[in-house]
Order: sequence, then structure tokens, then C-alpha cells
Amino acid sequence: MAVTLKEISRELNLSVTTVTRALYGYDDVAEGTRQRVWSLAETLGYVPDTTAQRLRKGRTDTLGFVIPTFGPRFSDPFFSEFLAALGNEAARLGFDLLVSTRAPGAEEQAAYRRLVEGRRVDGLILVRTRRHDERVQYLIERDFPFVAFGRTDLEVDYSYVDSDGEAGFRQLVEYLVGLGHQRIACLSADPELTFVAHRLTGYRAALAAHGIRPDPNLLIQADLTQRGGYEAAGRLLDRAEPPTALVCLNDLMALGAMRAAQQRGLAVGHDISVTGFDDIPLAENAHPPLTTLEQPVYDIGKRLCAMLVRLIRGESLDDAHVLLAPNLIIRESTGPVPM
Amino acid sequence: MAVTLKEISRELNLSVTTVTRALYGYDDVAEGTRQRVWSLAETLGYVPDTTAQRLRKGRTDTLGFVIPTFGPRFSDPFFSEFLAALGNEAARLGFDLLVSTRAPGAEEQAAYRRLVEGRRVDGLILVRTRRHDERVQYLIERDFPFVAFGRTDLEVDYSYVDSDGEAGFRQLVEYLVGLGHQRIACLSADPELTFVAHRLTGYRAALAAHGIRPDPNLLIQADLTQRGGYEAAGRLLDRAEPPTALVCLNDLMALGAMRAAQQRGLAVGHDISVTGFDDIPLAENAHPPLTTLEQPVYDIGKRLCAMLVRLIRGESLDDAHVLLAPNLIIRESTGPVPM
DNA sequence: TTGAAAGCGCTAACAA
DNA sequence: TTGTTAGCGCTTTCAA
Repeated sequence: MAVTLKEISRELNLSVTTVTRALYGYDDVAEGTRQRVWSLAETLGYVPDTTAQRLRKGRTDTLGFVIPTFGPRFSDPFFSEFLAALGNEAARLGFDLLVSTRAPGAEEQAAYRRLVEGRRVDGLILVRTRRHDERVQYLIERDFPFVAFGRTDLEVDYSYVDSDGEAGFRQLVEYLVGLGHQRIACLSADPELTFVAHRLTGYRAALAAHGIRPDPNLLIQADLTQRGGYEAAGRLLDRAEPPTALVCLNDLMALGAMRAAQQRGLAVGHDISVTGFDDIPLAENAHPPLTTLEQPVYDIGKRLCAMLVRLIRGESLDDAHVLLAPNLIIRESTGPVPM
Repeated sequence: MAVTLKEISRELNLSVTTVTRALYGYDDVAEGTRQRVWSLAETLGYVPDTTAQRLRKGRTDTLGFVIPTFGPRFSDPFFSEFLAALGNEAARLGFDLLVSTRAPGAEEQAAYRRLVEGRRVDGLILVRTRRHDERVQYLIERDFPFVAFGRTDLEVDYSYVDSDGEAGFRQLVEYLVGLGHQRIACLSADPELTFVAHRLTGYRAALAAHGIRPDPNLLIQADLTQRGGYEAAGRLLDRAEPPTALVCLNDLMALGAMRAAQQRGLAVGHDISVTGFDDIPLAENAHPPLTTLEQPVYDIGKRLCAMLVRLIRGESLDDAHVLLAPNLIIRESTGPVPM
């Protein structure tokens, strides 16, 4: 089917070796030969076989990314943007991107093993790290190149980029306290997720700093989706003494929470304040526009990609542990505590 | 580094041939031999080298998907869900998924060539087909296996699944006319996109069927994003004689349009009606919840994946041209025309 | 029941 | 400047 070096060499009465070298610009090939090779390769439409090159070179020039999906109706703008960053940057660096989609759990672990042990990729990008992340443990154990968006609680060293969710949430809650809020609820999620734990720490620290006793009833755990936010907010708002502010772990939850509030006739930004995290494009276009903490997802993805490629190439990283301060964006979903 | 067949065979004083056959359950291997092979493979953690298998077998067992991204802040729930479908289904069928992200244009075309001619994938999935789609043309020309979400205007035969956007828009516009709307604007997009053209046809047909003269001022072209919808709606609403209904090409645009209306003090669902297409999860959680046409993106992705694998395996398809009727979901963003 | 040999397409060390 | 040889790791004839 496809044109091979062998055919070109046969056609020109040359050895396969000479043809390769002519194509790759080695300087020990006669100019005339090179030209003949090039022109025939051109007319025949020769393109080297990637698989053969990979086998020979012992590397795949492919990066792996396993997207943690949750159920079939998976839709998180966070991941779209992150994926776009990885895709563009990987291509720029000459790498393919192999993507799997798997819900966290045994199957996810199997997917990682498949990629690593089948030598399908040269390196991996992890997201949504967990405090005791088996993926990190496994990859460290096998000494396989990887980078992660997020930290863990493991006593191991690896390369990551992360947002400083603790600082972000502290700043956010202080802003709300400054507006007079005292009953500040947190729509949290599985605290085994490192970023959840960090943000919660920031939330608690800010309350403590202002002498506000943390009310366990105001801390509720939900899915990191609109539905999760919607349901959790509903439960909080139906309490006898509802909160005046809903601090959500991410923007998606916040959008759901806003809707729950609005269904109860509350004017978001007046009767109740709602906040998110991420600054997905929807945040700005929500009604009202959402106050949130921005993290530069695209840049983070791009940066992680570049870091990973350096690791794969055995180059050193100037900064293997990057912590970025998220940026508080105040919009109209927050306001002074109602009288 | 990794364990190879050679090592196992050396260790057991067997030939490489016998080891492979023992591992793959050929019945011409002595039971004792098989057990010794299996147990050693187990302890050494043998996993076959994917690249070597690929070279030998002449196939990659990989599907390719090039996501059309538009700018860095790319975020479209449609693609998240579609990607999840592809990822899950490909894995189920024993295929890897190679993902590229590229804005339509020359670079996109290059990405396709890279995948096809470098023999990186065995088949491709296309989305957002265009009326004169160079990708389709190219793949047909090269006789390369592919399936597409969407039709084209080309006189060629290929396998696709598509939503019947024309029928959907006709039904939708008739519903609006039934509510008394006459000044129904359409927030459209590049009509070179086949699905845009189809939906527009439905829009026009419904107007014509009810003797409503199409007003060119009410047909406006924008990006398929929230921002696109927001800006286009703004321009329409600021007219001297604004429309009473905004029919948007997709949900994202509709969300933007709703916001533009709300910023102008209009109550969506009362003062103005807004509709979308897709039924992304956000549609239900919008404020007010969005009237839209649902298309089963996940199922379509799954189905396309299965079709493609059949094509790659040279099996026949019972139905290579699938047209699905979208489902009109009436929520609160639409209502009778205001007095 | 096992092994030898060939080859997928490419690259690289070495020799001529 | 070019060719020979070897081999990446695997699978599959074919022969023993």
C-alpha cells in the first residue's frame, strides 16, 4: 500500500540506507543522489511509517492523558480548555496525544497500566490529584515520566503545577466577611481530592481569622457538577436558618447553586451571594455574572506539557513545583449581606 | 528495561516462538510448557510491546479524532460529551484514541495528513462537517476509513450519523409561531457548516409555511459561542423594531443571547423567547431553563465509533446513513408573544 | 510439540 | 560517498 524506503531504493538502485540518509539531510550523501531521492520520494508521496520509526527509536513521541469522566453526560469546560492546551502544545513539540476517558477507580488504574506497561506513551499528564493518589504512587514506583496538575499528600517528589486554592479561598471568604457575611456555607466535594482539601483549609482559616465559629451544618459535600451544586444548595437554602453566602468548590457547582437560589425567589447578588472557582467562560455569561477565582487553565496545561517533554528528554526543570495564586474576580453574584 | 519475549525464552530454554504461542493460548503447546511460560511471564510482569505488535500486524488499533477548537479559551460541552463517548467506546472495542486539537484551516488539514499518511491511526472520526468538506474529499480520495458526525454537499458516499436539523428547526419555529411570534430572529453561523445550512432551511421553511415574509434583518451570523450569541442578540435587540423570539443555532449561543436580553431588562420567556440546540447540561440549569432541541450526542459518538471499527475490520454496515430526529424540549425560556 | 527463519519498516554502526 | 549487516520486539509460516 504505502510507499516504503525499499521501493524508493529499488527504483533508484540505491541501498535503503542511502535513501534514509538522503532524506534526513546527512552530509555524507552526494548532492545528485540526494536530489534524485528527494524528487522520487516527493512524486511517490513517501511518508515514513511512524510505527517502524517508533520501534526502531524506542520511543513513541506520544503523551498520554486520562480524563476523569463522571457518568456519560460528562461536560466540564475545565477539561475542554485543558485538553486544547495539551493538544496544541503537544503538537507544537512534535508529540501525539493519546486520550483515555475513565471514571476514577479500578478501570482508571488499568488504563494507566495499559499505557505505561504497553509502552504506548512516553509520558503522562495527571489531573485532579488525590491526597493518596495511587496513580502518582504507581508512576513513581515505575519511574515513569509524568507531571500533574495538583499536589498530593504523599511523601514523594514529582513535578507539578497547582493553583494555590488555600490562599484563593482565604481571600474569597475574607472578601465575603468584609461584606458582612457570617453564615457562609461551603459547597464542598470529596476531600480526598487534594484541591478540595486545600480550598477547605483556606475557607476554615478565613473564618477562624475573623472569629467565626465554623458551623458543620454549613459544610456540605456534593458532586463537582451543576446538579451537585443545585441539590446541595437546595438543601442548604431550605434550612430554618439558611446561609447568606454559598462558596462553591467550582464554577459548575456555583451555576447550579445560583439556579437553586433563583428557583426559591432569591436574587443572587442581593438576597444571597454565590461564588465559584475556575472562571470558565460561562461564569462571565451567567446571570448574574459569577464572582469567582480564576485559574489560568490553558497556561497551566501548556506549561505542564512543556515540563513533561523536558522530563522525557531527560532535561532538567528549572521549576518543578509551581504554585500559582488564583485571581479573585468580583462580579455581580456577590454583594453585601441582606439586612 | 521492559521484559521481552526473548528474555522469557532464554530463561526457560525455549524458543521465542513457543513462548508467544503459549501466551496466546495456541493449542499446540504442551500444558506443562504453557504453565511454565505463564508463571514466569507473570512474575517478570511481561506485557507485550505495543509498537512491535503494531509493526508486525500492520495496524495501530488506534482511532483518530481532530477536535476543531476555536481560540485558546475553547470550551464546548458538546465536545466534552462526544469525546467521552469516543473514549469509552474505543476502549471497549480495544482501540486507543489519538486526539488532536486544531482550528479549521490549513493546519487542520496538515493534522489529518499526518495521521493518515504517517499511518498513526486506522480510522478517523470527523465532526462539524462542511458543505464542501476537504477532509471528506481527501479521505475518500485516499480510501481511508472514516465516519462523520454530519453530512456534506459533496457527491460522495461515506458513513455518517447526523441530526435532522432541518426537521428540528421547522418544528421549533412552528412552535414559536403557534405562540404568536412573527418577528422570529435567527442567530445563525457560518452557513458553510452543513448543520447550519440545514437548520436554516428548516427555519425558512417554517416561516414560509405560515406566510411569514423572511426579514433579512432578522437573520444574523455569529460565532457558535456564548460571546457570539451575546453580541448578535445585543445588535438585534437594539434595533428599532426588535424581534420577539431569538432562535439560536446552539445552546451556547442561546445562553449568551439570554444574557444580552436580561441585561436589557427583558424577562426571558415573557418579554422575549430564546431557544437553542443540543440540550447541553447547562441548558436545563440556565435561568430560566432553556427550550431547546436535544440531540443524543453521547449515543451518536458511541455509534460512530462502533461504525468506524466495523469499517476498519472490513465488515459491512447495516446502516451507513443515520438521520436522527432531534427532540424538542420545551422549558421556560419560551412563551407567548408579549402583547 | 517445538524451533528456525523470515520479515514488518526503519535506523545506525561499521566497512568498503 | 555508498552498501552491508544487524536489530528494535513481535508474529507467522514452514520444517523438524
